[in-house]
Amino acid sequence: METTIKDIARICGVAVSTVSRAINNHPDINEETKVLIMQAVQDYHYIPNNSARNLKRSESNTIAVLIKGIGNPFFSNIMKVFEKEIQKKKYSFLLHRVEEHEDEIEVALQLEKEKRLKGIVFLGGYFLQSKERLSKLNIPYILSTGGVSDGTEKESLSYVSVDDYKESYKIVDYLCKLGHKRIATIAAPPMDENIGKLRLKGYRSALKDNGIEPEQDLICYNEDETDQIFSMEYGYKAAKKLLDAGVFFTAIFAISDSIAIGAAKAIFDSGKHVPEDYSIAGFDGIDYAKYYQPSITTIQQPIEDMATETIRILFDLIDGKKNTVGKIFSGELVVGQSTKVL
Amino acid sequence: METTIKDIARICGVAVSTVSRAINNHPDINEETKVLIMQAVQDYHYIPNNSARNLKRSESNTIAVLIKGIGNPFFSNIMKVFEKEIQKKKYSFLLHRVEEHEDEIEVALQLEKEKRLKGIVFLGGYFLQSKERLSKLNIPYILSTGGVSDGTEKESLSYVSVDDYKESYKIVDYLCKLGHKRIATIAAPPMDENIGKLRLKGYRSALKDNGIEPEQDLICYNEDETDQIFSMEYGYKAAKKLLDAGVFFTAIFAISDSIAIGAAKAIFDSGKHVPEDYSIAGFDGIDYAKYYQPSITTIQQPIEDMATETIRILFDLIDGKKNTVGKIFSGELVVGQSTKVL
DNA sequence: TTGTACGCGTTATCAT
DNA sequence: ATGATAACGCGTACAA
Repeated sequence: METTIKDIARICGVAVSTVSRAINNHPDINEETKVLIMQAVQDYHYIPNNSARNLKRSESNTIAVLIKGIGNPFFSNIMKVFEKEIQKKKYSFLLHRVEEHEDEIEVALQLEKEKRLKGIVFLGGYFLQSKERLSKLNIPYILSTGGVSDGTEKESLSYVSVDDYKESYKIVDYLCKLGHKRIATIAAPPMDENIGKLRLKGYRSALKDNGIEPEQDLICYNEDETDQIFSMEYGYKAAKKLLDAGVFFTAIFAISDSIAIGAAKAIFDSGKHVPEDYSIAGFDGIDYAKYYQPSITTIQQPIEDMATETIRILFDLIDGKKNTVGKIFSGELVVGQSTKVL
Repeated sequence: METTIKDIARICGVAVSTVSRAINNHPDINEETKVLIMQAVQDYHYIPNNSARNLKRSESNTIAVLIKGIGNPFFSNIMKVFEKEIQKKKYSFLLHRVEEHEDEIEVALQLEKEKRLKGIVFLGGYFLQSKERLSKLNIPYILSTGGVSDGTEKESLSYVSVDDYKESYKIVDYLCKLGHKRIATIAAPPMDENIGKLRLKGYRSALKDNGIEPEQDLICYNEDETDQIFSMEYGYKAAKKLLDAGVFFTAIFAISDSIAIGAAKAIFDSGKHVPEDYSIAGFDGIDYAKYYQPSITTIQQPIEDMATETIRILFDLIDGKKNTVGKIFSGELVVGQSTKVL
């Protein structure tokens, strides 16, 4: 069987409590017995059972980050910052991915009990009518870069995000100012109620404010359900469809950089060029957009600042310094090589 | 406090064991009392404490995947397959990321105890002289896509991988056959003992077999330790250095696609073109390479097959059907637009 | 079908 | 400084 604390105690001829003191760096223990015990721990490969610890402990100083859609490159840099900031506070950091079909709040409730969490960060989930359910959580939590919808209920909720509506307005407006009049968009499927919807709304408003009436023909999405949204494949197929449809347009606003890259490739594959034949703009500011050829004009989210602020707010909540806070960051319009004056 | 099984028992006027039977779908329980109990579970938001469960349970039917360097796009598709295959077996799937400075074997030992794991998949770690330490694990494990070094000790180890040496030989040989004689490589820093080393070795051999003597000037790496290897930034800086050095070359073999993309961008930024001025080849076959403009010639690893096989072998081990098995897959040379005949 | 009681491995409290 | 023991929440063998 597994080596337990009892085994070590027996081996060393001491009580379990003494062993416990040794491995947990308690002050009141003889240095010699401690050395003796630690030696046995080494020799017999003793590893404390975390379940038993968590069961006994009332708290644990760990923060969990729940993430839906891991592998999204937009998230990977954020996590590095989380890790760093959480370590700074001498807390430990637990990353937990939520499967597509799972309910993140249920998962959070589970983890809260199991791990005696101090706080939770929800990364990139979809939170609609879930405020009530969130309130079942007994520990502080914050929604990070999730796209809080502009409904009524963002009071009493902590979040860090950009204003997806405003930022997408900003970049589409930029396209208009470049002289584009026929601007297509690659959007999320109509059922999307999250950032996809907000970004589409920004697109519409920007067009209208520039005297252009949005056209259904130019609002494009991929209906193949097997393709993940926010993927290059999604963008490729949607753009292909758009090109094949024969509608006239001179620019595309893709609601994410990955989609934009996929769309750009579709254009190149059709023998056309970016930005000579079509301008392309994206959203998010991931590295791949910067390194693409041509680099993609996009809205760069200040992810480092957002991540830092996420943790700051969460710890304020934990320390009881504040009530819920929502913070909206400004994105930066980064002009790349994928857009040109018409 | 938290609602526990005792609370539910008291509320329903039954014993804890009855509640336990209800929530665990045991056969011998009255349907009515079960309904009653489940109702109380709902009403009082009872959630079983997983730590207590794991402590009590002797086994749990979960497989853990340990991954070092999450956010590597090469891994994200693999995990989808893992998830699917593991679910097929009615097991649950635990993803655990290992921090850069952590020791994955230590983490594995921890998890084995805490979660009563049935098996472990190590994804993309570095396993050198660690065979001995791995043997401390009491449950089956397998190394997936990790680059098993060609040393002596791969017996008694299960792994799934491509032959990094052979595949990199293959693609460099292809460059030679295209007529390139001055082929640079962007490699891992010299201390790397894993796939970086193997791929560099393949590069050297291919050159020699084509009558070209490898030159130190053409073996390039980025010494900036803050940059993550296998990143675009790493490739960009290394290529920049190469270009600035003024050495003559006509092709670059980058040891990963991300590095290749970074290198390509450096070339474009210097006013040159790919493949007109320089051919570029990568390794791995990630989506971003396919969608890049020009698409990157690369070695495509059959990640779906590899992932499926990883799980298959692991379950064979768990079921005691087999001893350790190592399986080497063939990569496919995918010719993209980034290479041309000289 | 249901209840009682023990034990899982650990930490903390209280004696010693 | 160290030992004995209760408790954490749960599952289960055994008894009823």
